[in-house]
Amino acid sequence: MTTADALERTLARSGYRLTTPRRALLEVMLGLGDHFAADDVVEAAPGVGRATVFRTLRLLQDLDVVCQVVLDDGRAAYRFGAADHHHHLVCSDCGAVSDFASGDVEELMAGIAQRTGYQIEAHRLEVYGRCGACQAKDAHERAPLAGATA
Amino acid sequence: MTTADALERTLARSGYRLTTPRRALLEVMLGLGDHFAADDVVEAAPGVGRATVFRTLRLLQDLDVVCQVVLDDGRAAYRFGAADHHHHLVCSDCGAVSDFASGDVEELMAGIAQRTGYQIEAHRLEVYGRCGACQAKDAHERAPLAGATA
DNA sequence: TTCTATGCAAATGGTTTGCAGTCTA
DNA sequence: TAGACTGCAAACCATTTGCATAGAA
Repeated sequence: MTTADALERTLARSGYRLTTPRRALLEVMLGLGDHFAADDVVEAAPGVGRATVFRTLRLLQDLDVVCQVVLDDGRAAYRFGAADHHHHLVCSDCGAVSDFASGDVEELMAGIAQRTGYQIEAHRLEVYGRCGACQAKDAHERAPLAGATA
Repeated sequence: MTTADALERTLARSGYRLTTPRRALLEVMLGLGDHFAADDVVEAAPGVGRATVFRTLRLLQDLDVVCQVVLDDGRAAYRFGAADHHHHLVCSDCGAVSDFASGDVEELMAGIAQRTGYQIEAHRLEVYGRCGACQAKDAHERAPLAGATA
């Protein structure tokens, strides 16, 4: 969880300040759920200019406060938390984004490096599927016993 | 390797035709190396309209003739061959793109599904690094014995 | 003749840049 | 005061769409 204080320290560490618009954007982003598009932030922060939103998003990315998620339709979104390299699970139904641990992925990378001779520097991994909740919901909708109200 | 004949059959199978512009685009793409941006194709095929290039690229993607690669700077490129699901290795130095087998990746996905409860439908995996050739080249450049001509 | 396919140009969506003004150490 | 930061609007880039025309079954 990122608080204004924590963000202020992070920014200060790199010589930046937590200004009023930046503070406002933090609030807005925290209120937007587990992931948000740049445009969501623009709309939810009427007092802040579009350019400032993009500049802030980029800054926070550089500082590893937020990270980018590529959604299944190719659009970009952001979410908090990027300090350690992790990967994303995107629910194709409800859109929820969650992380998963990367131990196995690191192993996989090592294996690829060994087999291909590449010196691996980075990777992108996004996994799309249906979360447990949405599967359960579908099961209910299909079950004629439950009250089908849609 | 994709030939005009093979492409014609693939198109026909889905009710499309290998028209003159499409044939020209195939030629151009084959000449562009292991990957190419949409714009590369537009420039290399002066007689064909931009829209046709994008429409053709999309069509070929749908038919699994080409697939998209997300480069490390986030730009999209295309490359031939997408019939079986595979993954890309992009050299961050020379830009070469190659594939690698996906057996381990499938295992990884199965593991993730099991641990997270997600029903996995798709994933994106791009790996960035330095290919063997570029590593060798660097080694030479750094070695004072070799004729340093740059 | 009918339907697919094309080229052009305009529209679009998302992001970046230029610039003059504002704020703060 | 100098430098960081901002808002606005214009610029940009890649991609898509509208539309009238050309081409093939």
